[in-house]
Amino acid sequence: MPYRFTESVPYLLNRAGVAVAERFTRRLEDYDVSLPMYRVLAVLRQTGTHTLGELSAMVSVEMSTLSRLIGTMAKRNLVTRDRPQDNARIVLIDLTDDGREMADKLMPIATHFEDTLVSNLDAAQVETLKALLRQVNQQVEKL
Amino acid sequence: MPYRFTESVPYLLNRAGVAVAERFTRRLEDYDVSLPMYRVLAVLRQTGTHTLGELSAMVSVEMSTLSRLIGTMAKRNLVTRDRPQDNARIVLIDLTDDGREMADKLMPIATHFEDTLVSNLDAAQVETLKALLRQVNQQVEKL
DNA sequence: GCATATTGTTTGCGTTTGCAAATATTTCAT
DNA sequence: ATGAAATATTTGCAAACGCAAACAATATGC
Repeated sequence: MPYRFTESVPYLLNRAGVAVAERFTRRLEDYDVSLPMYRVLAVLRQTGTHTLGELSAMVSVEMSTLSRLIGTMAKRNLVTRDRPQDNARIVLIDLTDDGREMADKLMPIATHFEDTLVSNLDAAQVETLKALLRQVNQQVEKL
Repeated sequence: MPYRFTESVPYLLNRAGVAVAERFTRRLEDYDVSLPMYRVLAVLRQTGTHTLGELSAMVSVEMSTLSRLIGTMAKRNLVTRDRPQDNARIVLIDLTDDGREMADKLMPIATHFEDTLVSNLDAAQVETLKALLRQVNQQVEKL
């Protein structure tokens, strides 16, 4: 079988990713939250305090970009950045109460997206999809 | 089961997509070709002439961004833009010989990525993954 | 304990991006 | 045939981005 770009895994991933991101971004407009901001809120809500580096890896946002993003999120009182005195080179980022409130408010949108995206699949298929995506992710290391 | 952001379909899609894109971008550096440029080359190589709008939809790049990108690609003699006299509001974009040559040169990278990404899956799993990604893509309309 | 390497974050800077408005052409209704 | 609506592309502009360099703190080897 010949290689067809539009059926390649990178193409399909990008296509789906961009399409979902566009729609999600539009839905977030009412809340004055960008998609990367939402991702930060969602990760912190799920797993608590993280350093900038950890957060960067988890949300797939370049560290320099994230540094600035966290800056504006801190100004908006969505997150705090703390330099612990026992290790003053790291920055610990955490949700403020406002941040948590915002994250909670956005959850219904997220669950609606999740539900809709897989609404034509059965539970087993959904698990298969996610397992395969995780495997693709692992393979990335080998590139 | 509670909603876990880091296991959601949008998160997994984005994570995989960004990771693959980063690596691909690095691999393209030697050729002075950006990832969006590569995508344009690959689509044109696979399916021939397209209008800007069609191309925009196929490569998931915003039209205004693509307009400028095609501009620089034309300057670099990778593509041509033609306004047909029978319909002067569209722009038909096509590969030049240089563009095709470049596209051909990049194909081995693309196939290497494809092969590596799915190298731990069997043929049936690969088809399942792609079918599921296409289904997710379809569901996006319903968001 | 001191210089050096390593780790973690921020900043400078040019490029890319996306939205909205402007522009151009074609289509449609009357 | 003419004006209004629809379609297709480009441009202005401000925000976001990524790389590389700068900066800061901790860890390591001697």
